[in-house]
Amino acid sequence: MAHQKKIQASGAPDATAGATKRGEDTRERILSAAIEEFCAAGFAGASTTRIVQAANCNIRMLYHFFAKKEGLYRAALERVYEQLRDSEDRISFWQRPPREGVAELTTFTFDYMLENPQFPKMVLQENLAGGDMARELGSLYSRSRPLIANLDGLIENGFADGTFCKRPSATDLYLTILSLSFIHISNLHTLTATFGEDLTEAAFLERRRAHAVEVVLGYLGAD
Amino acid sequence: MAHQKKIQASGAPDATAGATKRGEDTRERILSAAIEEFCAAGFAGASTTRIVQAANCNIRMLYHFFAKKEGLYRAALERVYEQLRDSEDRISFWQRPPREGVAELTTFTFDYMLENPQFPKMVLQENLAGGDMARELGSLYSRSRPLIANLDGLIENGFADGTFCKRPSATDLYLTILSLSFIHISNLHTLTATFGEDLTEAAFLERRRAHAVEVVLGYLGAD
Amino acid sequence: MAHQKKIQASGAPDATAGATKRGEDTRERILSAAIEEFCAAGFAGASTTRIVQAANCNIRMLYHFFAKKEGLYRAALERVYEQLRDSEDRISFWQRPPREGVAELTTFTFDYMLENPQFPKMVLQENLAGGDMARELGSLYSRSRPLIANLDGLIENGFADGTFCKRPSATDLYLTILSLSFIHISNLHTLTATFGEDLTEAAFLERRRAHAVEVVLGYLGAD
Amino acid sequence: MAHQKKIQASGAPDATAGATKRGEDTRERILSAAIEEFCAAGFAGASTTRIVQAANCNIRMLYHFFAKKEGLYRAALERVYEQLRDSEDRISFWQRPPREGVAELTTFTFDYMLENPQFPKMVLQENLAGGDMARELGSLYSRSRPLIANLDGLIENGFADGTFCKRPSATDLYLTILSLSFIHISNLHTLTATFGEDLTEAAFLERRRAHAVEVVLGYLGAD
DNA sequence: CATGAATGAGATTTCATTCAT
DNA sequence: TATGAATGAAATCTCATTCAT
Repeated sequence: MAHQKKIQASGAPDATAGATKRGEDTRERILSAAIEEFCAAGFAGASTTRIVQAANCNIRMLYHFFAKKEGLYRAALERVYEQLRDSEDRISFWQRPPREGVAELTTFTFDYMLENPQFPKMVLQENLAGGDMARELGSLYSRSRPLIANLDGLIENGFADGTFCKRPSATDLYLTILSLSFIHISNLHTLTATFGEDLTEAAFLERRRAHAVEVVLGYLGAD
Repeated sequence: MAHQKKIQASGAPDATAGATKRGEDTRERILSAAIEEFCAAGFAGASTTRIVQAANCNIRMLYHFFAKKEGLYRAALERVYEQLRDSEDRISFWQRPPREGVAELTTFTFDYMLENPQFPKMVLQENLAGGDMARELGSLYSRSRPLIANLDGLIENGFADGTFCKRPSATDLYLTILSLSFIHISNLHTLTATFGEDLTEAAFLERRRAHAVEVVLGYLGAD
Repeated sequence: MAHQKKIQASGAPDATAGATKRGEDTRERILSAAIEEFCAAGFAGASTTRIVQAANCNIRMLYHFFAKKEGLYRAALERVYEQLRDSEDRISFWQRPPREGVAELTTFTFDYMLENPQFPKMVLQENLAGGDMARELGSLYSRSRPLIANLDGLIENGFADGTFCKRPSATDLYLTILSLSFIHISNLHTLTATFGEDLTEAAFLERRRAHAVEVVLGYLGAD
Repeated sequence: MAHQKKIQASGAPDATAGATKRGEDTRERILSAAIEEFCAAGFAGASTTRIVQAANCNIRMLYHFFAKKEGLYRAALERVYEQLRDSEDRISFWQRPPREGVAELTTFTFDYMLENPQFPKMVLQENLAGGDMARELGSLYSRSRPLIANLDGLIENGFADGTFCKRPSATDLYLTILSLSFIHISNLHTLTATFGEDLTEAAFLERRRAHAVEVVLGYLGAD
């Protein structure tokens, strides 16, 4: 990316790089404030005014860099998906034995949703808004291919060597993993009110993480 | 529903009863338009103007019946939970053999979310908004007690007679059932874009319903 | 029109009439302020804020009565045409001898543009903006039919009795009359700068009015 | 035009000349985009942003060459008048016999307005805006003197040799010629809507051009 | 000659809500 | 039960213009 070059070149910052760097800074501040706001309020509910207040800059800069509220939203949605896929790239669950690999992917996903609440929030907001932007972002599909391919390989191996006695499609299995990682985040408050139990307590989450792994492996017939 | 009782009871409809009936009608039109709007836009994003336009009545009527936007929202949220619990009351999964009972609850929940999208939508909106209203509605807790108790009984029976080899808490199991019924609704559009697969197709949903049952029973060690 | 009835009924003003009357008042104030503003600045250049300041009311009233800036503009354009046609209806040039009739229509048109500058201004603004609204207003065509028909009759009579030796279409003749009544209004400032002569002076206008009549009658061969 | 001379003179193009040429090019692109924009939107309605987008250059260039929006507007207005007077200089109507001379000036003016719509548009916009800039441009007066003088001579000659039986001032006659050339341009859209006739059709324009000549000569008593 | 960053003011429009009748 | 009139605040977005490089 452009600004990474600048960072590398910042040993001898010239005039141009200085100007650009300042711009990238502001842009980045706006974008990260925007993610917060869109998570909390969705596209329609988000306030550009609040965003620039949080980013500590003039509202005109938002339009300078992103042209429209929609452009900013697109960048925000792209960013949270990018972060998830980048993180996934850093684990190599598919290189491990089938049981362990599936368990690792499950705990990773479970923990990611917990520690990066902007992902489930942005995703839910986008879906509730009708998913128009998701449909336009080709990167959603392309960047998920490696994960699906790797998971598919793992399932094949596990089935071939008799570890698994089921052989679901990778998307089906991933959907199940995702669902078990999502529900206590997406429905946190209503479930808390319904069960009378605090779903953010460490004890609950430990138990639930273990339960998720148990469910997935139990289904695959691997425990 | 409340206003139907009134209609039945109006053995001698006088002017007042007529007025009440018309009023109830308007109230009902506003409430159902409001559910639509809150599903689509959330509390903050919803527009009282749009609601009364859809309900084909004057804005003052909204304030006449519900006092504030918040009052209308509360009524809407209460209504969708009421409908779910009413429907659950109509199945008697807990009276069946353990395997069948769990399977029935799973398919019921799966189908309910599919056929009554206003439930997951309202619930997700409420959660994204912070769940303030859910915390205030005591009915969420009280009306879920029978379900939890009945499911608990079923798990006990299944474990006692050896059908199940796991013995999770009822809330844990219900959470898993709910998650498998929710994810393809809550994340419909982003998943469609991510997988390049249409999650509303009958073929996908059939397969997915079966998968959900398989996962739950597989986990319980009952297949 | 509705508000005329109210005026008649205002001998015994009831509650409903009072409310409506206040509304009509405000509406009328907004509309007449809007005509001023649209004349001076055109549709795009006009400021709704300035309009409501001149009308001495809240900006929300503008949207209450006219929904959009465009709706207000439409009403304003319709109004100025209505006023012209209403005024034309009050002269009966077509009942006079041909020479006098044409002369009367010419001086009437000449004076109308002078005394009602909002007409030429609104019309010019609309044309410069592309005429989108004019195309939508069917009343422009329908309300001009009587004038055209009457002028046509006059030309026929004049030609039949030998007063005129030309027999142009009514639209052609009216266009010429209009052009001679328009140019010193539409191009007032640039012509003043170009000729170094003040085109608003009474002496100039007297001479010019006479010139216009002379040109029209001269062309028809009637002098 | 100024910058074409420079191109021809660049016998030995050095770096500076190249830069100047590029600069003139940009300046010219901005000016011609500005004329378009001012024609369409007037001074107040015009957007400097849109102008530089159409001119395909940075907004700072506009300020580099023209200092303010007003400076650009002045240059645009000056340019369209310059083009008209330059064109008029190329016809020598005053050297012809009176009837023919007047006819030529009429058809020339009629056709010029038709083929160079930026002239009437800019002029009308300037007038609707109050004519402040026209008052400041001394060139309007000075550059119109030759035309007026030449037309005056023609009228004198025609009256002296008995071709004309009227002897209007040159400004009066020119005003009439201009009006007949202007009305179907300035009021194009509203007249089209009013008459239900397309004023841009070749047939209409042919007839109208002939009508204009007929009116002018008819008035002068020369037909 | 050229450009990216930055700004304060003002544009239209929508918001939830209340008053008077 | 029902409605037309009215409001202040805040929404997104565009305006002409300047600074620094």
